[in-house]
This record gives sequence, C-alpha cells and structure tokens, in this order.
Amino acid sequence: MNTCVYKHPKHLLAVDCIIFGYENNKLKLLLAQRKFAPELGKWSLLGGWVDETETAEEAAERVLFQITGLKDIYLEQVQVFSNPLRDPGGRVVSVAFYALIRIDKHDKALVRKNGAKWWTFNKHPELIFDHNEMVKIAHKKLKNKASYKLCAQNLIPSKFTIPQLHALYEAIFQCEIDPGNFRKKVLSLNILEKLNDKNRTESKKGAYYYQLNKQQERVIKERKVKF
Amino acid sequence: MNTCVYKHPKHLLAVDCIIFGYENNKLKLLLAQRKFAPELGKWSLLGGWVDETETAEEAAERVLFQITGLKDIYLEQVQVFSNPLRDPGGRVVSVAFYALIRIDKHDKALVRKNGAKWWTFNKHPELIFDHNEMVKIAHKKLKNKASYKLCAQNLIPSKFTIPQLHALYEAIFQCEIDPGNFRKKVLSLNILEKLNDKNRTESKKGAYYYQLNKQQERVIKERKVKF
DNA sequence: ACAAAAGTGTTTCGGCTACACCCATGC
DNA sequence: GCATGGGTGTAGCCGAAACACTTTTGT
Repeated sequence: MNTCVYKHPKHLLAVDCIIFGYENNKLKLLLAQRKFAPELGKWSLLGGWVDETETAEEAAERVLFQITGLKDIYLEQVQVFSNPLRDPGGRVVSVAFYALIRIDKHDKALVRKNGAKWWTFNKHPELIFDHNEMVKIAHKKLKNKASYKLCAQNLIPSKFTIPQLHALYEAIFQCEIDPGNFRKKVLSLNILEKLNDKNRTESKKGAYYYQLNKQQERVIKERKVKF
Repeated sequence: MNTCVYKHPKHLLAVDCIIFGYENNKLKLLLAQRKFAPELGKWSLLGGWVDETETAEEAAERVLFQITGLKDIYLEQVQVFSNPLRDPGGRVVSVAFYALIRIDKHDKALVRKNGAKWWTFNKHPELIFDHNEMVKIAHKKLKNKASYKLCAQNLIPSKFTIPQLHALYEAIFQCEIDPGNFRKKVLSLNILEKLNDKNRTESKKGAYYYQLNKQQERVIKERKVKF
C-alpha cells in the first residue's frame, strides 16, 4: 500500500465516537475535555486519527479500546462531516460513529485517567465544533435501530427482567412507554427465553429474568414495502 | 485553511455516486467505463476527488454537474468505505452518495461524451472494487427513503398521473403494488393537488394529472416510537 | 360490444393503544 | 390489609391487504 498511482490532494481523516451507555435508568454519553488546541478544555466527543492501514471502523475500535478497555464494541457509522471550516485547527474530515457500551463492564479507572466522563444524555454540556449535531443525528439513528433490533445486549447485562428492558427503552426514546404493551410486544418476538430465577431487588413481587435466545440476531420488525 | 495545527497521516478522499434515474417504467443506474488504471475499461460508479476546500457533498455535486449538466440534484450520503485494500491503485477512502436524476431533464450528449451509460437497475453489469456493495446499500436506503417521502419530483416531471407514480414506486421497490391501495394511500397524504387536464397517451380513459402541493416537504409517514 | 386502464368501494385481518384488572409480596 | 410494582386481559381503533366492482373511452 505504499505505492499509489493517484496524485491528488490528501486530507486529514478523523473518527468521532458518540458513545452511549445506560446506568440508573438513564441514557448516558461519554465525553472528554480536549487536551490540545483549539478549544482546549472544552467538552467534546472522543475521537482519533485514521491511520493509513486501517478502516475508519478499526480506528473507532482503537479509540474505544484506549478509552474503555473494551473490544468488540457495537458500532454504527453515522455519517461523514466534511465542512472545510468545521475544525478551526485545520481541514479535518471526520467519520462519526455511535457506539453502545456496557457501563457495568468497562474500565472506569481508564476512563477517568483519560479525562473522560459519563454524562446523562439529556443534560450533557455544549460540545465543540459540529459535535452537537453529530450527537443529535446519532441519537436519531439509535432510536431507529432500537425500534427494529433489540440492542439490549449492548447496553445491559445479558440477564435482565422485562421491566429493566422497558426502562432501557424509555431511556433510549426519552419518553414513556406503556409497560403492558411493551411486555406483550417484546415477548411476541420470540427472541427471549424465560429463566427460573427472579430479580427481587427492585420490587416486592420480583420479576423473572430473561435472556436472548439463539435467534437473537433476528430483526424485530421487517420494514415492509408500504408503498 | 492553509495552516494546520495537526500532524498526522493524510488520505486520498473520493466520492462515488450511485446515480438513479427512471425511464420507460424502469429504475436506471448511470455507470461509466474507467478511463484509467487500474481496472481500465471496466464499469464503475461515477466518482471524483474531494478538494481541500469543499465538502464531500460539494464534490459529489461537482461530479454530477460535470456528467449530467444538472445542478441542485437530490443527494443522500450512503456511507464511507475505507478498507485500505478496496482500491488496488492505492489507499483511497470513498464517501458514497446516491443521487436522483430527472432523466428527461439531463444533458444526454454530455453523458455520452463522458463515456457514461444508463443501465436498467436490475440488469447492470458487475462493477469494480466495492461498487456493487455501494449500489446495494444505496438501493436499500432509497427504498427506505421512498417509503417515508414522496421522492417523485426528483425522478419524474412535476406533473404526473397516479398510475405513473404507481409505476415509479413499483420500479423503485422492484415489486408489484396494488394500484387501488396505492392510490388511496398516496391521496390520503394530502400532498397532491388534482389538475384539470388528463394524460390520454397511456390509456383510453385517460388519467388526471396531479402535482405536489405547498406542503410537499411533509414526511409521508412519521416513524413512530413503537418500542 | 368489448377490451383495457382508471378509479371506487368493501371486507377482513392484525397490530397498536389505552385501559382495567389480577397477582405476589413486604411492610 | 394495603401499597407497590409485576403481569394479564380486553375492547376499540386504524391502517394495510385483497379483491370485487364501476367508469370511461377507443376500436
């Protein structure tokens, strides 16, 4: 890959990660304070440079590993941001990704060491450059994804109760969802396996645990050709 | 923008356009034969390089103008393709866009001069590199878009009959759609205005022309929070 | 008259919504 | 026994799908 037949202007290529987590019934966002100019000290998404020998996805995985100590993180490409003026420090094209993180599994000390901090999603601070827009679009994509796929395994432990799943979905969509209808809908998908033990920490009656069954990759709802 | 505070590897950045058109009741794709190595002579998407002072969107618009003579073309970003080995000629990161073109309005001579050719969508030749994958994903995105927004104005003349619109949607979705249900659905959106004249070229009875009314930008169907 | 496409009406079905209601348990 | 959250049942509504039917007009 060191030889190249094309002669054209080259660009700095970065990745920026919108890192979602879930804790205490709230959707969270992992942000960092810039350690270099411009905008030193301001809050921003976590990002990094794309090397010559890796894909943008691999660069994002590398960034996420450095920050959280986790591998095999769920990643989705959001879109490219390429306004020449988006970064006052120079012409940087950025590929935005959103990531889903199991907060209970990641390396909290490492996060702290990196100067990063988890923010409640709807209370996060203003971000630098076009990062606010990135977050907005990523959240929209996450909601869309979650309405078709159960992305539980990427945000909460593999054993969970229906009320816990319900709370997760309310956090993702930032709105109330009828608990009874939610339960019926999610059970009708036949992707959950009921376990014999109950979680008794959150109510007197206790709620049965479930886990994803084999066909967990099944799409929740095929987009039909309506038109 | 000539000064830059960052010191990191730089990348060649390209755009590739999946150009959709519609003619003779068929979805079409505009393709070109490569005029340079590698893969000289093979069919490929139309693409170009991103300059230092423009966005990827602007680069795509530039490419589309050079090929079709049209400005203000409907464009949607598909995604970034950044496999270091995707192009044997060197490490090129590509941003894919799909475009919707009014075939009746574009400059056919210019297209021919550029060595480009319209192919029926489901009969197009094998493409170079990862362009087949780009087309597949773009088509999926187009179908998704068309199920929420009436993208008629970007593919057919502004005056059209319901049967013509129906045929367009059958071409986009590559499947049959019940004509009666389609008519009722599209009229129920209240975005079409009935005109007084009929098109008599396609049937004995003739079909009334319609055009988009003021609120043409209205989304066909809000994605509800189902979950 | 009839073929062919435009356009309308009707019935069925399934899923979503909004509730009311029962269940199990700790206090 | 009662408050609390877990879990179930049900009636109504709406939109999609399937398909029968009417309308218009050229030949």
